[in-house]
Amino acid sequence: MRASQFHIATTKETPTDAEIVSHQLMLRAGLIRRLASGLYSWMPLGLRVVRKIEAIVREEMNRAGALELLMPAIQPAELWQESGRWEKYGPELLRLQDRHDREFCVGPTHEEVITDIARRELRSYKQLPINFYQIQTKFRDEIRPRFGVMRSREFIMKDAYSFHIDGASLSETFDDMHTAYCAVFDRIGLDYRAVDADSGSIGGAKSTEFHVLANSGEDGLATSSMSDYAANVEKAAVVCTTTRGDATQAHTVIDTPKVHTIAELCKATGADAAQCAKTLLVNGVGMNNHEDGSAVDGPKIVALVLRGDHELNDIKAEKHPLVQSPLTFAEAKDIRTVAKCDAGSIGPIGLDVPIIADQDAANLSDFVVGANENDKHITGVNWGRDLPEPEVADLRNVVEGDPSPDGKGLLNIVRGVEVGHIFELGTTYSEALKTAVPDESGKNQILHMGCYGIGVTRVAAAAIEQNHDDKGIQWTRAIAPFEVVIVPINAAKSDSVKAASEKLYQGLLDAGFDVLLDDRPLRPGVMFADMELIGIPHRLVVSDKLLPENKLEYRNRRESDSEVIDYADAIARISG
RNA sequence: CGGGGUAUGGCGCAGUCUGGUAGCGCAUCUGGUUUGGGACCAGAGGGUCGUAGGUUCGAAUCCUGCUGCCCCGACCA
Repeated sequence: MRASQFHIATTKETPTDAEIVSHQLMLRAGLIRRLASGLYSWMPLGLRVVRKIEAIVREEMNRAGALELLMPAIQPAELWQESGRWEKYGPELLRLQDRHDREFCVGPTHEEVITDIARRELRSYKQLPINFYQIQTKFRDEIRPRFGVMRSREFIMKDAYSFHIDGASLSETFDDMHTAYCAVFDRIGLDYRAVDADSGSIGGAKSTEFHVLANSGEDGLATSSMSDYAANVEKAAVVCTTTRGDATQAHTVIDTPKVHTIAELCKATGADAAQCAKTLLVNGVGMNNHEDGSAVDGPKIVALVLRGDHELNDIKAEKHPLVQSPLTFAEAKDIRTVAKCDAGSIGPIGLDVPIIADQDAANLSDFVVGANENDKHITGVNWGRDLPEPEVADLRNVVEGDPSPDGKGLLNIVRGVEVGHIFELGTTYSEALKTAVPDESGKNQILHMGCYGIGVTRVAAAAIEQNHDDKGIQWTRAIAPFEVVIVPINAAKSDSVKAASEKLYQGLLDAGFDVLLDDRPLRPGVMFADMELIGIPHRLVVSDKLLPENKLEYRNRRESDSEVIDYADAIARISG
């Protein structure tokens, strides 16, 4: 490709609304343009990257035996009603009507459609296992789209769905997909981790997430220092190592004016955060939703007690039978009703609601709590003496230094961007959509199902997040929009530079390289800056300085120095 | 959904408090000089100041409604 015939649209200035480096660089390099909140156009340069990622994904899926198909982006409501997700999925599902007022949605995922295909197409166990996939645009009406294409509403996803006669066959394909995903991310050249994950709203049993490690990542990952254990912090179980000490202090009410936070409480009392308990009031199951006008017979509130230095884990809390899912905090008026005070002074003593304590909070003795009276706290509190023994559960996020759940080593916490997720769904959807085939004995068996996703467009952003410097993007060769760029110096004045550049360009094309010839009539500095911003891995500079000796200059995007090479060695140099 | 911020040429911003001819940098176009790290000189084009209404002789500026966008948020208990 000749740069003069391409659309190169770089900017020197960073757009103010771009928060993270990948978003900034994608805009500055002209890879994407914003259309509306969470909606981005892929410009020619950016689309080249997307297509290369797609090609790698496609090759590895095909290699793993999956079959590509393409399903409609728009899906009829009936299927979603059949699976029960029309109600369950919530406002993230973009719903619309056609001219006959029939209800549809824009697919955020395709379990319903593929299961419908499976129940129509699959007639015998002999056709199993089978794994279908597509690479397609999805739409999820995110509450808060951000970070450009990292969390956009419309995005490209590779989604695969496998069908099996039993769970053992599903597990085999699940493992095959795990291997295929590793192959994809290895080929792209990403530093990633496969971690145990919560299967979330999609349902099912086992699931593994693939995360690209990056500080800007929205997920916390817990990894063991001694083993290959790795899990999303949402999922990582807390191994409780604390034991309760004896009560030595008296129950004492103290004045704590203007103290509302644990930090303020520590400052006011000199207590350590680990010696304080915080009491969170959340809405319980049966909390009226007020919208249908039905009578409210008192708020169904649940109190969760955690140690002051620990964070509540929403996912773990939601799993408790008394807690409403999704987790929501009690409203101010309900807090007043239940605790007779405002948030900031709540404590577990005397609350007439179910009290669930995190393991470590339940092991506290002589601890500090809110007094359920504004501007007062209580010190020297002990379970069993000052208040009943609580129900105990694992409610908190693991923290750095917690023991690894597999018993080997301690946990480190790192941040990651989720780029892939594979699930053993089991029979959730095939039961709902009555998908079964006869087995060897002729008896109908509900199919077992797996699903496997890769966020293609997010991979592009994550790759930049992990590969950049102060000059711009540093693509790995596998997904670079161009593998090599030729920069002629002063071609307008020098016929020999021009001729040598053209010859080199043709030679690289013939050798099968994805090559860009920067034939724009620009000063060298501009071309260098543009090509570094765009992130092309290899650069060949043709100039009158070196041409008489049949030499040119080579520079790798990741190196700070150039080297002079023989003109004839150019192709060999960038092949390595 | 709640809170905060913001909206002025393609991009980044000033001007708003204190109402009086809409400005700067980058980018673009023309001509010339330049040509190994985002050049210089001269000239040019481009803005219903988000939108609807109000106050006023006069509104980017003051008032009201609406909308878009960005950030923060269920951790404060």
